Amino acid sequence: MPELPEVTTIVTELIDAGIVGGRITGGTVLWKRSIGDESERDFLTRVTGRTILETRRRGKNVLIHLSPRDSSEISRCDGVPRGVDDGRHTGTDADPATISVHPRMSGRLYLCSAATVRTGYERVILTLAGGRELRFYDPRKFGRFLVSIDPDEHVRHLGVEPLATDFTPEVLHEILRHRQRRIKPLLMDQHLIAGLGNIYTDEALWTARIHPERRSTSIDMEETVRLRDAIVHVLQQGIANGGTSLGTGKSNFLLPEATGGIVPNNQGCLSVFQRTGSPCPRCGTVIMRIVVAQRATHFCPRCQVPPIV
DNA sequence: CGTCGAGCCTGAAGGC
DNA sequence: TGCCTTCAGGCTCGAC
Repeated sequence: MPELPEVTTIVTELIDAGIVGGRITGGTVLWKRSIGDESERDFLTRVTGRTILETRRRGKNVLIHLSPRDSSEISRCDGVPRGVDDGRHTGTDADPATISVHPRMSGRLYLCSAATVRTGYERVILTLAGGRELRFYDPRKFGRFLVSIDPDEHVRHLGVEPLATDFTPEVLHEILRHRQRRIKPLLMDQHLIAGLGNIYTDEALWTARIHPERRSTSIDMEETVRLRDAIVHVLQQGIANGGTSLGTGKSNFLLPEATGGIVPNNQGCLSVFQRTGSPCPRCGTVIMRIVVAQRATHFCPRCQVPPIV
């Protein structure tokens, strides 16, 4: 399931495949819910005729920044506002636009020739000039492929970027000391820290030797430093390995072979996640699985001492 | 404020 | 072998 390292992998693939500079000439929406509340017609109108300027990651989102509409198209439409859609300003042809893609459980993006055979799991396809297509592949249909005029509209609520230089122990300490929550759901709260999901949260807590049910206020400065370092370490390792792929199915962050791309290889580096019953790599104690905030949670009962309730 | 449960989906895994 | 049930998982919303 895509978390920060997997989304970084998606962005790297798109850039390597030459997405920047691509001009969108049209598209197809194969699963309506993937584009949210917007109609297919409005959605395609808003992206067509624009050029991809930049692709980057923010939290677990892929952001694709688009140019204003081509000058030839602007002269045709005269830069007139397209009006207000359900009370929302939809922008003009002269405005830039941004596509934000949230992969949720199983979403991925890939760039390919229009001739590449489809898998049946594509939900949105944008056609690019020169016979290429940008495809949103999402077997579980949970992901979202949204367009907005405001480049921050879909990422404004996100908290600190854990790999940015401003994610210091002091910043993490401030996040922890002001709430009375269990540490695991707090770390996964995208409003506070952007990009951690179930896998990397379990791995970071194990690395820092902190039990997932500890109250955030009980974590002292020494542990906070360990936790910050652990978060950065597991994310960087995940990125270096091209992300994590689990299982053999359609939701394992693997693309069909024909699409090429980076093969994720971080699964061999996991210490506790989905290793219930296996020995802890540090002390040999059997890894346990519990449910915390409705999430499967894996930890070492010896390295990660439970809180005294 | 924090927690919990439902809903969105479908492939995989387990039961029989 | 094959049918049927259950489960996982990010995020949002509503209830308490």
